[in-house]
Amino acid sequence: MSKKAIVLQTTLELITKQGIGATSLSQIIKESGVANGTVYHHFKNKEEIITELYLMLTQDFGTVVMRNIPEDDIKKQFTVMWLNLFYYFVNNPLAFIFSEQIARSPEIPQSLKDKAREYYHDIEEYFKRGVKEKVFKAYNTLVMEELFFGNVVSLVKIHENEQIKLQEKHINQAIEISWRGFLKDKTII
Amino acid sequence: MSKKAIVLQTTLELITKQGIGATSLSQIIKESGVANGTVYHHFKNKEEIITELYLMLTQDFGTVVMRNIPEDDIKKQFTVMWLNLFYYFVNNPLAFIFSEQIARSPEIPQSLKDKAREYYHDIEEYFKRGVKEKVFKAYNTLVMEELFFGNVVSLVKIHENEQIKLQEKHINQAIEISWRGFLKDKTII
Amino acid sequence: MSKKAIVLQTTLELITKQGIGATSLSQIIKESGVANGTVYHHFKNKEEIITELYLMLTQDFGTVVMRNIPEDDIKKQFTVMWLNLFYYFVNNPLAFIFSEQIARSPEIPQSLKDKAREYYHDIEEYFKRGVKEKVFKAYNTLVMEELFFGNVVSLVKIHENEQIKLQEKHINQAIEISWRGFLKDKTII
Amino acid sequence: MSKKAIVLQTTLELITKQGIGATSLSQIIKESGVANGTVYHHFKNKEEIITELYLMLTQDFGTVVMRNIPEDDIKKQFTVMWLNLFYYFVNNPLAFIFSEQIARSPEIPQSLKDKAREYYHDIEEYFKRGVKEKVFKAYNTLVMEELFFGNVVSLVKIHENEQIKLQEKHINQAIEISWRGFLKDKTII
DNA sequence: TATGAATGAGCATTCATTCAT
DNA sequence: AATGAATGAATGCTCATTCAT
Repeated sequence: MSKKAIVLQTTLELITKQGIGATSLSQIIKESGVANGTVYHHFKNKEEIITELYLMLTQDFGTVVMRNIPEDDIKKQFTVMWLNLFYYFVNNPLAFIFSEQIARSPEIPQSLKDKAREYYHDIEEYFKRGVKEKVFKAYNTLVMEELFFGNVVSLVKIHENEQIKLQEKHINQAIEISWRGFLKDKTII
Repeated sequence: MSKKAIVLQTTLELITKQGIGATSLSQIIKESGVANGTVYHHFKNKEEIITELYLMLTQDFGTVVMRNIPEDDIKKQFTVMWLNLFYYFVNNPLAFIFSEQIARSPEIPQSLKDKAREYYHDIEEYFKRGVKEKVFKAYNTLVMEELFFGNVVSLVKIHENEQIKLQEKHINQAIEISWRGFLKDKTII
Repeated sequence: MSKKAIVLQTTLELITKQGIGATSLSQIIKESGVANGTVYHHFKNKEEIITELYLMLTQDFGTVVMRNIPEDDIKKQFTVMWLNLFYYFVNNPLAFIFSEQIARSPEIPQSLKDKAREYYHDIEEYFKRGVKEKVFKAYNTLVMEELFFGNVVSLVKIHENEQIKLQEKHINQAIEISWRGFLKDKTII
Repeated sequence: MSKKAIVLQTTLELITKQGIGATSLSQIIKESGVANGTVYHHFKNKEEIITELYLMLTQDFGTVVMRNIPEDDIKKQFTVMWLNLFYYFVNNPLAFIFSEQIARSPEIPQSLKDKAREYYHDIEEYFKRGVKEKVFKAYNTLVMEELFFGNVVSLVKIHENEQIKLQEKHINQAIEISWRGFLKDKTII
C-alpha cells in the first residue's frame, strides 16, 4: 500500500470515529506512521486530503443509488432505490458522515457540495415521473426528494445508534411508510 | 446584561453561524468584549458554556412540542406537533444544530444526550395511542418516531439551505406526506 | 476560627502536601472555602500569606532548640539540642519544608532568610564553647554548625521517606555519629 | 549545536539559576531563541525536557562517585568518595538541585527517583565493608549512608550560599568530622 | 469584615504548514 | 518519493490581583 493510500485510509478511520472537525493532521500523521513531510508531498493541505477522500467515496454514489433499478415497476424501483441508499450509507459510514455534515462543514468547499447534489438528480427524475404517471400526488419535487432522503437517513441513524437491533421487518416498515406518504389519494396500495 | 449572559449570547451566535467545533474560546472572548478570565470566572470550561447553553435552549423543548395540542382530533394533534417542532427548530437554530450534532459530538456529554431523548417520550406516547386506536398501522414505535422527526428535520434543512423559498404550501405538503405514511390501510384520509 | 486563620491553616496544609511553588492562591481559595476578596482583605498578596505562616511557625524555633538544655553536661546538652531540633521538624513538617527550601525559594524574602539564621546563634555559641573547653576540635564554627544541622536533617529525611521504620536506636546511632565527629582527639567518649 | 541541544542547555542554565518550579517554557523559548513548536518537536512535554536533562546529568553519577577509589586504604577511599561527591555537586549545580528537590518534586517522576537511589548502592557497600572490617561501628547502614551524604550536602550548601569563602582546610575539616563520626571506639584515628 | 465580579498577563500545548535534505 | 527539523499563530486554561459593593 502506498504511503498516500495509508494516509487516506488512516484519515478515513479517524474521521469515521471522531468526525471531520475533531480530526487533526498531527493525529493523522501519528496514527499513520507516515512522516510529516510525506503527507505534504502528496497533498497540498489538510483540505485536499478530505476532498480527495470525499471524491473517492462519492464517485460511485450516483451509480450506486440507481443500481439494479428494475425497468417498469415504479413501486419496486422505489424499494430498490431506498435500499441502495440505505445499505450504501450503512456500508460507508464516512459517506454518511459526509452527507450529514456536508451542509455545515466549512472544511468542505462549496464546489464539492454542489457536486454532491447532482447525485440526487436521478431521484428527482424518479419523483417527477411518478407524479406525471399519477402514482404520486403532485407535491413539490424537492420536498419529496428531501423527505425520501431523510427517511433513509432516519433508519441509518437507528442502525447507527443501536437503540434497537434493526431487523429486516423494521426496514420494510420504514420503506412502506416512506412509500405511502407520497401516494396519490385512493391509490390502491 | 450580565457578563455571563453576554458570553452565552455571543457563544450562541457564533455556534449558530459556524457550528460547535469551529467556535473557539478566543473568538468568544474577542467577540463578546469580555476578558479572558471573566469567562473562566463564570464557567469552569468551554464545555460548560456549551452545556449551559444547551440546557437553556432545550429546557422548554419538551413543553414546546406538546404546546396547544388539541384534545381529541388525532390528525390535528399530528399537525400541531409537527408544526411545533418545525417552528421550534426554525426559531432556535442552535437547538437544531445541537439536535443534529448531538449523536456524534464528543463535545456534548452523554448525560445531556440521554436527557434529550426524554423529550421524545410524548411523541412516542402519541404514536402508541395512534396504533392502539387503529389510526396508524402497527409499525415499530421507534421507527415511526424517528421518521416523524426526520421529516420535520428534512423540511428545516430545506428552509435552512434556502434551495427553494419555503412556502406554507410546502410545509403542508410535507405534513401530509408525513401523516399519510403512518396511516392504516384504507383509512379515509 | 476566623477566616484569616482558615486561610493560614489551609495554606499550611497545601504547602506541606505540595511544596510552596506548587501551591496557588486559587487553590487556597477553593480549598478554604473563603472568598477571593476575603483573602486579599487579610493579606496584601500571596507572599504575605507565606511570610506570615513562616513567622508563625518559626517564632518559637529559637526557643525550641534550646528548650530543656541541662546546665553543665556538654554531652547531654548536645543530645537534647539534637533531639529538640529533630522532633521539632518531625512535628512541624512545614517548618522543615521551609528550612529546606528557604535558600532557593524566591517566594521567601531575604529579610526572612536572615531572620532564620539568627536562630542558629545559640548553636553557634554552643560549638564555640565546646571548642574553648577543648571538648571539640577547633573546627570552623560554621562548618560544625552546618554539619550538625545536616545530620538532623538527614535523619528527618529518613523518617519522612520511610525507607526504614525509624526506631529509637537509629536516632541514638545518629546522635552518636554526630557527636563523635566533633570530638577532640583521644577524648574519652 | 542542534536546536534540541540548545533547548537543553538553556533549560539547564535557567533551572540552575531559578529552580525547576520557577522555570517556564516561555522563558526557555525566549531565552533559547528557538521557536515554540520546535521545542515540542523534540520533546513531548515540559516534563520530558527536565527528565532528559536529569538523565544526562546523572547517567555518570554512579561512576563519578567511585572514580579513582584506591584499592586498599579504607580511609583514603572515604576521602576520595567524599571529594568525588562534593566536586560533582559543585560542578553540576543542577544535579545538586535535582538531588535536593528529588524527594518532594512532583515534577520528577517516581521512576527517576528510584533510579537515583541505585547510585547509592556502592556507598552502601562501602559502609557494610567498613563495619565488617571493624573500622566502623555497627551502625545501621542506611543511617550511615544518609549522614555521609548529608555531610557532603552541608558543605556544598556553605559553598553555594557563600556564607564563608570555602577553603581547602574547611573541606578537610568536614571530611575529618564525617570520618570520625563513623569510627569504632578506640580506633586509632 | 466579607464578598465575588472582573481583569489581562502568562502558561503549556496543539495546529497546519514550510523547507532543506 | 520520502523525511523530519523548524516555525509561529492559536487554543484552552490558570494565575495573582483590583475593585465596587
